[in-house]
Amino acid sequence: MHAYRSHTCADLRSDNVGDDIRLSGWVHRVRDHGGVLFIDLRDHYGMTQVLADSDSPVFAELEKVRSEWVIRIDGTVKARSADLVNPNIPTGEVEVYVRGLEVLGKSDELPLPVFGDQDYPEETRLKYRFLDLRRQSLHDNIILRSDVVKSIRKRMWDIDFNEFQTPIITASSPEGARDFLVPSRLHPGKFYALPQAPQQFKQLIMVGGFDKYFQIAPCFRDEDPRADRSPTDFYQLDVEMSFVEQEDVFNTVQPVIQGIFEEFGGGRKVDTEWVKIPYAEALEKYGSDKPDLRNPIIMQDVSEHFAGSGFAIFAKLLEQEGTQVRAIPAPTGGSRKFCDRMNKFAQEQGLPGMGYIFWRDQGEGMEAAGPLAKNIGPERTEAIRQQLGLEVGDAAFFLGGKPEAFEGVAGRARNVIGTELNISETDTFRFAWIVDFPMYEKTEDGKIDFSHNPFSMPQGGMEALNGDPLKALGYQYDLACNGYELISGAIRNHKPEIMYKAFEIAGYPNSEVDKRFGGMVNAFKYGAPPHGGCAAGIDRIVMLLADEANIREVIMFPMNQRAEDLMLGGPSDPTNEQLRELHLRVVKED
RNA sequence: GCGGUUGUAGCUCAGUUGGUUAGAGUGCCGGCCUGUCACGCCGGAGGUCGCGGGUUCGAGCCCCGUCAACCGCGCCA
Repeated sequence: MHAYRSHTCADLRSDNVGDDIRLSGWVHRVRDHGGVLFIDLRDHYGMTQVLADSDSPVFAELEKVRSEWVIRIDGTVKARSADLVNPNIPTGEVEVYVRGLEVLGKSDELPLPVFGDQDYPEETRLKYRFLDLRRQSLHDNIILRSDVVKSIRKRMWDIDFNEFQTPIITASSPEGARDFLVPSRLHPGKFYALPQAPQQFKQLIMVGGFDKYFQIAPCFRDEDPRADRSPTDFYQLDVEMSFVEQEDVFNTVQPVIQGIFEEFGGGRKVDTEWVKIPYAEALEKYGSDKPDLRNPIIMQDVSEHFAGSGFAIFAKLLEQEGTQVRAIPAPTGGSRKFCDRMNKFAQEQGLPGMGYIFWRDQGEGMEAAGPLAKNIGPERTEAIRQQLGLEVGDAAFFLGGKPEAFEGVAGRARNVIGTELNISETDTFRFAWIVDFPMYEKTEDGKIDFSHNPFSMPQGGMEALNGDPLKALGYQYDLACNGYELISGAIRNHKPEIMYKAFEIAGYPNSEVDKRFGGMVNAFKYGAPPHGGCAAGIDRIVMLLADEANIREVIMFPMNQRAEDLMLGGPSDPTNEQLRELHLRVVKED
């Protein structure tokens, strides 16, 4: 007999009755009745009830085992009588009468019970991640992740993509997020960096003459975390293709992603028509470049109704260049209580507030209520109602100023309104390609900087860069799903002269481009194919499929909110020896 | 860096207007129990109320400061 098991804890059925078997696993739950003792024995595969009574040679020993001890038992499979079958577990028709016992691993008192599905503080869960991983929900999430990755690989291989590995220790690439630096022992004072993404490598793979590349790639960025953003590292399905246009990338990627959501979505509806929304339109209608399209609310420009109106704040505002008043319609939101709550939300988000109008009927026909309605008068109020298509019981909120100043809050307010009013779809995955991202944006100090990926090809090529750079769009796209950015990608700029020009506009002379991206730009001088691709966030995809709001629920060993590994204790102090070898000295802050 | 929420037993939580010895469930320890599957019953141990200061006759509760966790903003080519 095998040293540890003849079956797993999910194997035994009524066919096995009478068999002498061996099981190993964790003690999930003990029920001690004095004369008879039941244990639910658990392993990765499932659960089996084992029992002993005072006739068993190991009864006394078995009475001593506690939750989460690892034990091996020998015993005989017995059928349960009809009234004792447990229909909740697949092995519920049988149980194992224990004759032999070996304790393989004892457990101290648990800081985190494995049994049950109660919530526990994340600090405890992260410190004892190995216990948390034993629990059903996290265990299931991690298996889901494995299955998703397996399916992604299969789907990519099936359409003739090759999977290549790229370096993990590499050169710092100064654009973008903060790098994690790795000191070089052989080169005193110099540093490697962990790749924020295999961006330059995958482009060089195309220049290297390979045609279709993908990789499940770890990415390292030293940025502050969010609920949907893992600090330190995360994984992307990294994809790059040669001789393609934007539409080719979409047509390649959609079946893969859609297929994954259909395969693992658990019956939730999956969009098959992926709309394309220009970046500017996304911001105008949804206040976000990653709109949640399950939410039916579409914001509209209502400036004309406030220009020269009796509501002085907006009227005056609209006299300034580049300002606008935008409405967020809120169907069924027509109560003062709700409107006040949303107004408070806007204030908490740092705006002066959000004006509102709501329409009610107190027995004398439709009436517009709220401070704004009084100020602008019935005609303008009615015109707004008609433009927004609202009825009695509905409301609308208004934000004024420069769009870039209020759009963020407007987008978040749209989400909150959709959720609170329960008008957003559930059990659906809604996708949209956000296209036509601008190449550049104005920074706070008035300079022009890349608004997104500096490597994307400007629409219109060199000609576009000779005009107003702030009007130049890139072949740069994101995939938004249910309010999350799932994919980001671009058709790349493979022409050195356009590359130099693009960087020149952002204030980088040729010499600087050569210094920072010399490796890649140099490669483009030796016959670079037109190419493009994208990268999909694996963690976020699994998070959506697992219906989790927090990305740490789908990562095996995540960092906490301060990028600390509570289980193994990172980051930690280096030894003097390590520092000496690396030619480093730590400067203590006061 | 900034804002919000939270912090009471190993764990999950309650704790009223500031008032005697801070409670419950669960886990742990001991006892009883031969059909449970969230087993049941009896008993016991277990507390720096995050930390520091203040107000008060008296603080888990009020005030100030501070630390930590999470959520958000900034940040995220």
